[in-house]
Amino acid sequence: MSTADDIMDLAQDYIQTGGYNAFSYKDIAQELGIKTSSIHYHFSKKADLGCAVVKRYIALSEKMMEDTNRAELDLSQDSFQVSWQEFDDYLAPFFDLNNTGTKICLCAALGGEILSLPKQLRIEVSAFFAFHEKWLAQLLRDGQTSGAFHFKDAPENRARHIFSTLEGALIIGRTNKDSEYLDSV
Amino acid sequence: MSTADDIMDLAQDYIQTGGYNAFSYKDIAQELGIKTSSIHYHFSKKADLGCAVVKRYIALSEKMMEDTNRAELDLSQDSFQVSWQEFDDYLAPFFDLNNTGTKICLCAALGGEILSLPKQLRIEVSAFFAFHEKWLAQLLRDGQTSGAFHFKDAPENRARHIFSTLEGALIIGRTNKDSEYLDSV
DNA sequence: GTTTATCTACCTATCTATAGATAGACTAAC
DNA sequence: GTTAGTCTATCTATAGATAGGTAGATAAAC
Repeated sequence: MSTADDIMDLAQDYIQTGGYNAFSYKDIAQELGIKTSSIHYHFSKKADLGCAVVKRYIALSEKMMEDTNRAELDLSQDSFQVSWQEFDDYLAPFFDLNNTGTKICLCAALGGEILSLPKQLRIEVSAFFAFHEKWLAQLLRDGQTSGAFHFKDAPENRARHIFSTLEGALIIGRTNKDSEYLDSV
Repeated sequence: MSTADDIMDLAQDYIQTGGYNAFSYKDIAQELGIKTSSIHYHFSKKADLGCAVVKRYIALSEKMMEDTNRAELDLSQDSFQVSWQEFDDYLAPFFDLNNTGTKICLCAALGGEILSLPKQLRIEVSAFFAFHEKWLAQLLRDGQTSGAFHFKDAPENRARHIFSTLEGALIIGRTNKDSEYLDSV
């Protein structure tokens, strides 16, 4: 792992626990045993670091979703099971976050303070949300056609609903030290 | 209105738009045309100001909910209508926030950065969430007995679900400049 | 009813700590 | 001998906080 990766790892950690405005280059430098100027070498501005972290996070999300889609093609199970399997796979990372007890979704943390963030960062966060909703809506639509899912409203609305609930539940669950998360879905 | 109230108003505004860590005494002082030391006179520490704002917010929430309950007793309508009226009244402030396009629930903003907040503030935020969930669960339970609401799971879980969705939707809706909010509920 | 004391709300001035950022030197690797 | 990665040193701006002072209102004492 390169130093740049180490820096991003820590930055992401800090954002997910305390938000973007609550950590400094000094925090990261101390933890890595380097100087703040070394961080500036890799990420000349804090906003650049923030952006890099979010982009990497989105890329990871995309990759995981691609893998999920691939599984759909590989398996020769009935479509009912496949749809539910996909859905569970989608939820898994949220449950993982919930289990940490300290972290929430990176973009939920940033979304909570969005208007105080540098513009370039806002755009990334917005893109993340839009991407998730679109992807989840597609999953629901497929599941609906395959007969696995039953719901009345439009897949887009249902996707927004589910996604909002996930992000909200992570925040509230962490604050109240509660795994209410499982129940509400 | 006293200066202390003006300070709290602005602080609340800043927190709801950009979070706790993104505003300073200087921001407020400039906007009010006073000096930062004057703010320290009213709220000696920033954490004190934050706490005062949250406490006031909770008190306002409680008051609004009491009023809602009173309406229930006053009216001689059938219980079906009353329950839905109560529920709509509960939702109204969230819709108002959503319509600002810039603000989210005070406690959702703080919840997003909870682990970077002073301890005294964390406790208040946690209390806020707990109070809302409890209140909403009671409303749902009453509506269930009166026959107005139909749902399978426990009222507590349903309350958590709804509350999480509301908080999450505000965050995502603001980031994406979208009133998806209406749809998802 | 004037003096004395106290209180409120603000001010000036100052402090210490930290933020993010930059310039330029050093060193090891290729 | 050029490049990558880190360092030292330093800068400017801002944070939150404190000490001490002042003007004006209120009130009690004599």
